[in-house]
Amino acid sequence: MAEENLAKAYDFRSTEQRLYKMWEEKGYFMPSNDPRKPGFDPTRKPFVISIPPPNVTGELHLGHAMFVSMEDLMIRYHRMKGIPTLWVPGTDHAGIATQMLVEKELAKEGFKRDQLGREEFLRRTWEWKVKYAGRITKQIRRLGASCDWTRERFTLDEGLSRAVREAFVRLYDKGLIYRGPRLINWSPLLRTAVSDLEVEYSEEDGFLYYFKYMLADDSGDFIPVATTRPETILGDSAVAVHPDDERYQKYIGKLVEVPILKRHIPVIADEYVDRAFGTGALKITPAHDPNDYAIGQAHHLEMISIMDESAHINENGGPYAGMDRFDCREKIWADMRAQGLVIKQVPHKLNVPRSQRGGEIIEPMISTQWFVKIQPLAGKALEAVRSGETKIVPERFTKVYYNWLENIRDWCISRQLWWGHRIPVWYCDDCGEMIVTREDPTECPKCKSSHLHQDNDVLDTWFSSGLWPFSTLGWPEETPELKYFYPTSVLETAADILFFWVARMMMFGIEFTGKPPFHTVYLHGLILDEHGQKMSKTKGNVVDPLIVMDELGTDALRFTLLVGSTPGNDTNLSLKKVEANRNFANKIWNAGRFILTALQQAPEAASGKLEWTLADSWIWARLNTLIRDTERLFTNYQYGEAGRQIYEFFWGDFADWYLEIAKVQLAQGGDRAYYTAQTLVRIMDASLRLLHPFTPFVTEELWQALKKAAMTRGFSGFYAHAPWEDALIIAKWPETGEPEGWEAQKVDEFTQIQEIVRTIRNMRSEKKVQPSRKIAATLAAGEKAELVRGQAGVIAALAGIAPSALTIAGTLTSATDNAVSAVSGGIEIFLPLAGLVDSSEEKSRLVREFDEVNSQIARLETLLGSDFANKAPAQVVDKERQKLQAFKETAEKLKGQIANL
RNA sequence: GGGCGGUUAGCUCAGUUGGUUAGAGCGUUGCGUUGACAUCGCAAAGGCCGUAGGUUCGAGUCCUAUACCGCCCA
Repeated sequence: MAEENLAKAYDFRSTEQRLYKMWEEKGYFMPSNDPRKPGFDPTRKPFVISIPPPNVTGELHLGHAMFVSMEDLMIRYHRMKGIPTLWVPGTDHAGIATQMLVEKELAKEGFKRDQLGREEFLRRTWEWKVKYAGRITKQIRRLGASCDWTRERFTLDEGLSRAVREAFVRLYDKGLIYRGPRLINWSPLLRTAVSDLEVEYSEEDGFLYYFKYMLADDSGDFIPVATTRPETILGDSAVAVHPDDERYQKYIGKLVEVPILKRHIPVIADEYVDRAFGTGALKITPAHDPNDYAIGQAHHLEMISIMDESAHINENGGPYAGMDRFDCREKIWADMRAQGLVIKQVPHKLNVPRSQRGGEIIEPMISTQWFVKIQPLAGKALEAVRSGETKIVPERFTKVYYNWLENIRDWCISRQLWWGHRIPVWYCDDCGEMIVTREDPTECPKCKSSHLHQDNDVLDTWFSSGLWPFSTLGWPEETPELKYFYPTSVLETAADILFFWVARMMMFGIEFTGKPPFHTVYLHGLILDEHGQKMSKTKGNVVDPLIVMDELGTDALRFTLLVGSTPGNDTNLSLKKVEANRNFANKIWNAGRFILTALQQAPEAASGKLEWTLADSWIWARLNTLIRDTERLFTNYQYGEAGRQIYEFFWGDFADWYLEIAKVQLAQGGDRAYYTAQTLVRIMDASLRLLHPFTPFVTEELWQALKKAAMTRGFSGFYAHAPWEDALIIAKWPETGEPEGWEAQKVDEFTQIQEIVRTIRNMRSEKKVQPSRKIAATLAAGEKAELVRGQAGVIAALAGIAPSALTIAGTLTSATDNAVSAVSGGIEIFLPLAGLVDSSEEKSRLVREFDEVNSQIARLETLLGSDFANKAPAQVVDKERQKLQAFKETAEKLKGQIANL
């Protein structure tokens, strides 16, 4: 795009897709050092991220926008540093979610998956997957994600499926996978087991039901018992009391009679029982409650399952067989009331287990499932973080990680679904042999029968996700990619899936490759609405990132997410902020436009020797400080703070001040104009480089234009002696050495000039002087006269003073009548505003100022007279002394000005 | 019950080796547009940094307690 064609405002719509295509086609997303390509250097350490795979049929939400922005930032930064960089993209088959969607679709056609059969159902699900698979990846591209799409993977593709099977068989062979009946969380809606993590507990209103457990000896005596779920009475196998409970000690060892069913069950003693809760006597239903299950095991109680897959009462429920569990709750309570067994019913807050997925109430049930014996894996995963081999950012999450892994229970990995990795286990129909193999068997190794059938279940999706960092690189094959790119570098994801995913990758990574899969885990928080509320469709406060990008641009969204967040903390997002950052993108754009025109006007070359102005030195010093600070902040994962500082530099220093001064310097023509143009290009170039990981599109677009214009005119960029790179995305990241010694003084001097300008602007504003009106000014600068004189042009231009009417003196020889006066940093400023000066008003203003300064003097004198002067570092004390000195000078001068009125 | 985070300007948030007059964006008020930008500029108002103690020459920042809000685990 030619510079004269740059639109007046940044048009992201015409830019984003074009640039993304260009980057991808040029191969910039691929690692610069690739084991599959000639010239590969295995000694160069790469930077690698595996994407948190989104649901293959999902749609983009702000969580995705967040991780993509964050990871792309990391990737672009490392790429610009010249580090071989790989970001592996891909998607997850999301077993339950996807299957639910397809079943819903089937329901519209009026049938269920069982009517279709497994094969046909899977065929349709694959169709569905193919239809929607591109959607999410396309949306991720829109965010500017510079991942290597040539390496895109899907958890159900061939290679990854092989990895899953390999992992399963290895764990099985090691004795770390077993199958058996256990108490698990059952979703009656989905008719599958779910893991502990997939259950959420919600506090809901319910009742505590008190009733009589009659002794079986016909004595008429009873033990009062309370329960929240009367229907589970049908599955009771004991009543437990605390061994020390004097109320019930006499019943221990006796039998009681289950209401309605009249079964006889024992009264047992267990210290688990809370004497203060309910009646202090607990009914035990080992097959339908996790705590009761543990007690049941300890006391070898019978496990009586009373529900079927749909949570209807089964044949063990006697008269209630076939009833829904909640209908049964009502009915059995009514029946018990009729039999005089009911004591009372009081309102009670329940902790109801609900499915994280569908929200239905989860029933604890005994079911035969596959489990991973987790202790040995968890131990190593703990050790890797304890030893520092893997670091979690922010650090406080390490405690959460420890706590979870230290108390972890075996992981139920089988799901009664069809969409997923089918468990690689076969059973011989003839001899019952169980066969666990990497390849599909054709005959039973024991009896040679060919009548085999595969286990019906599939694996939990997280089982395959746990292998993701290495399965995507070719594991179990020892591929060149695996050798070079594994372990990966940073795992960046949302804090709420620390357990689901991160911990499982740690366990599997160490188990299967011997190494933790990444050296750093970076966690970001949730994206909430602008008032800190969780976004939800029912609340109607959902922000759709696609719409935001359509309306305000990708860069604006990215910058908002990146700069608005701190590690691990939730982020409140408001469109106002995105809008403000859209404005920032436009600001960058227009600063760029100005520089391009400046370039056209500047001379082709310098004739004399190089001489920098104060402003030149100042902006350069500021830039170098910024580069150092950015580097430090990036190293500490303080991306948001880095972004804020770059923003402030660009807008507050470069655009607000340097650009305005550059106009003056350019107007001077000659070498001054030449060097100013050169400085503009260098600072702009460096700024675009620093901003690129945050706002890739506007920076690349502008950089291309800047480069073209600069090259045409023979100007160099930030790296004076290096050629301009082909694209900003692969341009070298700004680096700078330590300060050279001159910086502090230049910055200090420039700050004084800024103060003078601000003071004059302030005075003008107070006196309501039209901004366009050029006025006169007299400055009495004392020993700073030379500095101020050198900056007369700058002051005049920025403060709206007519250059010919700007007088700069050491000390004032004659009083200035009819002038508004002020003191800034020991420099006296007089604006002769005839007709606008009201001397009594002026006087009271100056007196107010004088009082303020005096109170500062008093404060500092007290401070310097205290222990502070002895104990604080000399540098700090000195700084305060200088301040005091400045205030004293100011006070002196204000006094004079007041006297003059 | 245990743990974690938050509490700073009207709103949303920064403020990571403690340095002495606390910052931004948005909003508010006033002024302003012949060339980088009204998606803008200039200026202003607005905060005893939840509360109470403590450490220190010095605390928004460190320690203890406490209140309220949110999250996680059991």
